Order: sequence, then C-alpha cells, then structure tokens
Amino acid sequence: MDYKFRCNCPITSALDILGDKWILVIIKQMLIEDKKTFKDFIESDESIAASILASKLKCLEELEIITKTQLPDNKKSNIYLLTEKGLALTPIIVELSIWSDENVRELNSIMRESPEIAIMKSDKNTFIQMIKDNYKTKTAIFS
Amino acid sequence: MDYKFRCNCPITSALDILGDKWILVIIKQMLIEDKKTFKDFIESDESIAASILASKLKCLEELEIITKTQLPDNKKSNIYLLTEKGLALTPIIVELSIWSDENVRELNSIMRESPEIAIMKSDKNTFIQMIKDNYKTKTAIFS
DNA sequence: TTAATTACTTTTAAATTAAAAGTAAAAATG
DNA sequence: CATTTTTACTTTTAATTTAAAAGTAATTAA
Repeated sequence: MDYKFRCNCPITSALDILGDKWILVIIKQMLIEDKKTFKDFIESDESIAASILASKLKCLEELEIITKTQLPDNKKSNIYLLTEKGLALTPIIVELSIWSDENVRELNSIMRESPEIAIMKSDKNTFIQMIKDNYKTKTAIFS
Repeated sequence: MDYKFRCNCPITSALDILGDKWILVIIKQMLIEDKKTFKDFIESDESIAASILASKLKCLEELEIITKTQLPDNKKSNIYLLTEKGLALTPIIVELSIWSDENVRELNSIMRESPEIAIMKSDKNTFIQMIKDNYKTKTAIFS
C-alpha cells in the first residue's frame, strides 16, 4: 500500500486519508451505530454501494484503522472492528457533530435531533471517553 | 443552492459538506497559512487546479463559510475571508492535526514537524481560541 | 437438498476531478 | 499612453472516481 500524500502538511495528510465522502461515515457507523458486518453497512441509512464499501473497507484495513476478523462459530459473516488508531478518530467525529448541530441544521430540514449534544458540548472529554469505553465494552466479545 | 443530504444524521450531513479532498484544505490554508486570494491558493503546496478551486470557493461562499470581498484600492484581487461559521471549523482542524501527528506521520515520511503540537494537545481550548483570535486580528484590516 | 443469505466482484454508466489552454479586466511598466 | 504582465477566472478535454446493477461463490437455514 503506497499512499500518495499531497505535501508535507499534517492536516492535508490526514485529509489525504479521511477526506472523502465515505471514510468518516463508515467510522461513525462503527463507533456509534454498532455496524460490524458488510450487510450492516449496506443496510444503513446512507446506502453505500457494495463496490465502494468493499474498496473503502480494504483501504481502512490496510491503514490499520479497522481490523477484519471472523467468529469461530460463523464462517460467513466477517466482523469489522475499530483499532486504537480508528478509535482515536472519536474527537473528530464529536467535533463534526457539534459543528453540524450549530451550522448545518438550518440547511438540512430532516436532520435528527441529538439529545446528547448539550452534554457533548459542556464536557467534551468525558463524552469522548464515554463513546470509546462504550465501544470497547460492546465489542469485547469479538476479541 | 439546493444541497442534497444523504440522510438525517448530523455527522453524515456535515460530511456532505466537508467530506471531500479540498474543502477542509482550503479552510486550513485560510485559517493558518494566511491565504486570501485566488493566486494564494493556486500557489500553495497542495497545487489545486484553477477549475476546482473556483468551484469550491463558490460552494463555500454559497454556504456562508467564507465571504468574497474587494478592497477599495484594488479592483483586481478578490479577498476571501472566513465567516464565524468557517472559524467554527477550527476545532475540527485542530483534531485532524493531533490525529495526524499520532497516526499519519509513520506513513508520510516527509511530513513536517509542528513544534506547537505539544501545547495543542495539553491545552486544546486555549489553542483553538488563539488560532481564531489570531485570524481575526490579521484579517481585521480587510473588514 | 434446495433455498436463502452474506460478502463480495465485475461490468458498465455517470459524475467528478484534473490538466491545459484560453479569456477578460485591471494594474504595472516603459 | 501603449504595451506587457498579472489576477481571476472559464472552457475544453482527458482521466479518475463513484455509483448502480448484475453476477458469483461460499455458507447457513429451511
């Protein structure tokens, strides 16, 4: 895997990986919507195409942002899980939530309300830690 | 301007706007590299094509993330400036920096060191406020 | 034992991105 | 004051990416 980076800027380099329509959506689905299998992602609200999903998952696995594993009692379903590198994207997801709530809501009339947005803003660090701990607890059975 | 949003998720909706290869790069160039004119962006390290730059700037202006103004003494150069909505993206830029420093550096051998990364991590809120204040001070003469 | 499910891949079409060249107005230069 | 250069784009065409649809193969359920 030879990633081509545009220049020596750390922010631009992060966006060389994360800056597209799907990567952070997939991370979000794993982190806060419990999506784990190919089918889970295919069936979610954003309706990603199978070909794109396959290529993005491969990319994320190569970058070690996610892992792909199988359960001993099921040879059919693959389980995709966030690594520490993937979990470390939580603060970015939280900041996207906050910016969106304050600045995108007015443009998207169907946007859902997040009851947790107030606590998210008032105590960001606690909220980020909660999301991460929650994810680890829920996925512990798979590792 | 009718933006098409994929679904009712706030995070996905934010990414419907920000999730591409260029938008956040342009914001970063304005926020921390003092880029203001079409020429400034064209000449920067990321080497964006003129046609793409024009379309992204128009898009950002329509979304009221940036404004386009002229100086009374120069009818040639247009000055692009971040609005409050654009400045509110600072926390996202900072989190991208931190994630990149910790997780992308190993993949991009030419990535530049940021001496400010330590203070950025130790006191995020102060750093974010500093970047925003700094931007406002530097651009005050244009408004 | 057959049908359904899961996880893809392949094919083809549509849309986006990129590179290059071109244009027009303003400003600088001789 | 005329010419050149600069700035800010637009247009054209090519390449790449994204998307939709259909197809395949292994596994599991009926």
